[in-house]
Amino acid sequence: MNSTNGINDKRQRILKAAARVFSRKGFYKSTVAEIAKEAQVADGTIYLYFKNKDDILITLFEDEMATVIREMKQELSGLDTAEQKIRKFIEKHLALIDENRELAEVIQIELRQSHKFMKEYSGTKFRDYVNIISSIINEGQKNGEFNQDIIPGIAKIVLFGSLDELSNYWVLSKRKKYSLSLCAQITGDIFLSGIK
Amino acid sequence: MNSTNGINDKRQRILKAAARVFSRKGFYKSTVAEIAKEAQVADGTIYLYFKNKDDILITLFEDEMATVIREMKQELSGLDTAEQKIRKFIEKHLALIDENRELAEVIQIELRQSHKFMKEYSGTKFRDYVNIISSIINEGQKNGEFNQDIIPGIAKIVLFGSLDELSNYWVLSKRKKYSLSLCAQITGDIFLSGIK
Amino acid sequence: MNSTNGINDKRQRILKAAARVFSRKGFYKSTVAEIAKEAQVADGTIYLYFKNKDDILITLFEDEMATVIREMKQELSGLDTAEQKIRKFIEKHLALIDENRELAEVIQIELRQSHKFMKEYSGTKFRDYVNIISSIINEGQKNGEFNQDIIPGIAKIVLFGSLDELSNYWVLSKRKKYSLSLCAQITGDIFLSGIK
Amino acid sequence: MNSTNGINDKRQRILKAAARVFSRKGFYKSTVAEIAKEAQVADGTIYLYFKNKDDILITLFEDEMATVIREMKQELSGLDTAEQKIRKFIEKHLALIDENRELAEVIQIELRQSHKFMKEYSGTKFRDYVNIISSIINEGQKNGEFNQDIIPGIAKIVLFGSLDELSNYWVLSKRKKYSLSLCAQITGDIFLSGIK
DNA sequence: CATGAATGAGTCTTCATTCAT
DNA sequence: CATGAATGAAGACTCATTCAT
Repeated sequence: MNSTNGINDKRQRILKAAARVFSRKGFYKSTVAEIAKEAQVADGTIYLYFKNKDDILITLFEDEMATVIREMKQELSGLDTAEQKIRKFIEKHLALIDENRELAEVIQIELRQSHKFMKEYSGTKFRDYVNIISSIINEGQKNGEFNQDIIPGIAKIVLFGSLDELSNYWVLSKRKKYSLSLCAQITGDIFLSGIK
Repeated sequence: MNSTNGINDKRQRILKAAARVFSRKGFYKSTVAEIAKEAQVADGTIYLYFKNKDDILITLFEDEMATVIREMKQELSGLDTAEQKIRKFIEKHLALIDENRELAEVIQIELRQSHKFMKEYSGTKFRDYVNIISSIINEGQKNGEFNQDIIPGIAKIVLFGSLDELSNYWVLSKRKKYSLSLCAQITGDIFLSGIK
Repeated sequence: MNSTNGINDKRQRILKAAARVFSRKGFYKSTVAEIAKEAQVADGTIYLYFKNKDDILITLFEDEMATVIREMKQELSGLDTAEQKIRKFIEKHLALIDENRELAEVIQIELRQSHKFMKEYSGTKFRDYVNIISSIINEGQKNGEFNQDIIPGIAKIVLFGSLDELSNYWVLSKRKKYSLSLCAQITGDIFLSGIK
Repeated sequence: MNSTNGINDKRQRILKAAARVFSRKGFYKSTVAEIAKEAQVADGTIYLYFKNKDDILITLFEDEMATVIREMKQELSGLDTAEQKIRKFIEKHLALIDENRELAEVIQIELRQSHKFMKEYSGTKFRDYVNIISSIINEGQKNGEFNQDIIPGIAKIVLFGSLDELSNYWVLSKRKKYSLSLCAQITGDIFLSGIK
């Protein structure tokens, strides 16, 4: 009827609705009934597409990470130096957060609730994403751009942590004192001077 | 009988128990009954010391932050240069995480569950802590140690983010590939080269 | 299967069960679980039909009053004199109490427990019922049947109080010394001689 | 110290406090702790004077009824005719309600909550009080003042019900349209014309 | 007599999940 | 595929009562 892309119509509607609801009330305080209502779907319908409530959150995360990783790799593919790639990574990460507030909020905050996630979820997708950083650093060390003493496995945590905290700041602060591009600039400056 | 320090005996026992239980099962999956049992106290007794379940988490956080801020300031007070202070801050932060795993886990993970916390809690204590970093940077800019172009308000987020992510890594990874002192060293190297 | 009138089946079953349970143990000592069990319904089901425990009591009262008012007005409609109407009101009121003991007990006793009811509940339905009396008296004063000095607003309280106390007596006494029809007769005699 | 009548000081303070609290929040919603606080007494102290929470309500009622019965009998003793006595009973009953609002509220409303009271409590004191009415009627029938056909056992319920409902009206209505003395007058007129 | 900290049984209510239609 | 009424397990919280001091 009013569906053009057929099969995944409902599934997508549920995911979008879940992102909105989770971002509004948090994972634990959100109810499946509320997500169903927001998606204009019956409560039971959700269980035709997702195993359980946790599964919605996991899917939300994995779908998003897949998109982000794909887009990020594409952005980086055209660049020559490792420095350019690091700068682009920083810019793009923060831009993605900005473009999709609701989802970002969910990932920044709610995702960390589920013990499954932080303690049990192996998080391949997440690791893949963060490993983009270490592979750039590796590349930079091989071609002499970056200091050989830096351990990529640690440096990736250092940079990702900075970006994540900036994202948090961006998502949670009501009045943002600094623009995202300024944040990107300075973070790039600090990190790159630091590892060169 | 079995009480030596009197008044705050029960309150402390409940807090310790809560830290253990929260760290084991997460905030939402922990029950008040379980905390009570772990503290060897009746369920109702908890409500003599805390307003509700949320209040236990908040108190856990605030108590710990107060201690951490106090200790941190003392550690820093004897040092001369801003660089030394930054290095000490990094070392001490990671060391504190290491010394008190359970509490760290709670603060790293569970605290972020409560929407109250991340979205509504004004978090003076937390801000105070992070602001220690920006005041060191300020100091370093005044005496010429650090680059004047760096904006302390952003740099503090950058460094805190790195430390926080390292802490997360430290708390969550089962097999830690890098020692804490190595992490501290490299983080200090990167950040300080970055802002000098 | 075992449902013949469909939609309101459960709702009615819950109300009937509540009347039984309340009449047995009183409102405060009755538990929602017990009502559910008596209605052969899951605990949670009750909350699909009623906002909370108080709401069950309120509904019980309002539903009953609506029925009573309807029946009473119908009974009175065919009568000519105000005196006949007063006598019929008295008879019918006591008869209704007698016909539905459980509900009467709830309304006589349990209803008065909820402060909401006696102090805050505006009680339109209840007022409507009692006002039937004053309008009959008014009518009787207009056509010269009753004494003009009687204030209908007070007289209605006087008569309703008598009937209510008789109902109480009827509901609570184990051994009833006087028949309902005798009570109705004498009450009518006293009240009518009194206002003529 | 600040006690002049010794022994019953605390007991009285608790009873007064209970009357205030019950009248404010109702019996079931009042807590023993709140009564203790209002009486400026420790929670446990209450159990030195009363068996349990129910016992406070019962005592409140019985103490008050004893006083009321004593006062009522004294008022009536000087009067000659049964008619005068009925009128005095009506006036005094309503006046007592008016003089002690809080207690009246408790007795009018809260007392009826406890199933013990309405269904199990034998209520000697209460019966004694209501029987004052029937004995006056008896007396009036013997000396020819009242109609022999009236059954005192029913008439007492009729009059007491009227008075009780008027009391209720008086206690619960915010804006009282009719003065107590007018109510007393009309009630007396109706009842007395009715039984003469 | 008085205290008030401690107890723990008891209850309402929520909500993820199922399943008959 | 879709529905949404029904389920019932689970948990936060209250409060009358006790008892060591």
